[in-house]
Amino acid sequence: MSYKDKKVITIGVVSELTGLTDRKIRYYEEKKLIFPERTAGGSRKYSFSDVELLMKIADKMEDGIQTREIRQELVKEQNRATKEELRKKMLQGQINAHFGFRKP
Amino acid sequence: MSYKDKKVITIGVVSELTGLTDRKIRYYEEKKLIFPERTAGGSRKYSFSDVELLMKIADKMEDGIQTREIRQELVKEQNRATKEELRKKMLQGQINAHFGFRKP
DNA sequence: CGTGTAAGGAATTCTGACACG
DNA sequence: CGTGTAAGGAATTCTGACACG
Repeated sequence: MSYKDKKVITIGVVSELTGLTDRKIRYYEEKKLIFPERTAGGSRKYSFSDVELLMKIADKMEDGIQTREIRQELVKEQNRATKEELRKKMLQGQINAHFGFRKP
Repeated sequence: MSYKDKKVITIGVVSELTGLTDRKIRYYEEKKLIFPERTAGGSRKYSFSDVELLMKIADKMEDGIQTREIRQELVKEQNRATKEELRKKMLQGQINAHFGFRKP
């Protein structure tokens, strides 16, 4: 996993980076749009990917789209990505079945 | 600037990532080995690059190298990098002087 | 529905200092 | 020199709730 996906940024910094209030950021979590991790003490930790996603969410909110709809879009995207990954794995499986493994 | 160099990680998370105590991390700053930014409220913010550097520092400390020496090494590295960059810029300047600029 | 806010508490971070070796 | 620690204070974050629209 790259730095982009490591959850290390606290909500205050995320707020600075995105321009969103803490309240909004927590609300979008409540609505299942974003999924931070937690420190031992319970503080939220976000990744740069999360920050990017929050900015996309902010754009859609400005367009008057409801969190419910945004959530559905995100789930669809996620499903597409998952399928894509599966396809790749199955293809690799075919390749391995036909050619087997070799020592370098 | 890439995500790797954005200063966004608070000291607690850096501590988790590096295994170093807060005390050590702050001490290495005092000794000019590391240069975090600050939030408006005064909390330190580090980048992933800083985290990597701290791990290198930790290794050298384990080898019994003093902060003074580590600092000198870091300054040398920095100088090397700066010179490298300068060379590139001057070369590009030569190229531009000889061939001029063109519209695509 | 989306967001601001005051409330009270807990976790986080900061600095300067003393201790030890 | 490098690091732990107790001290006191300030900044940060958390949750649940009330308010408004």
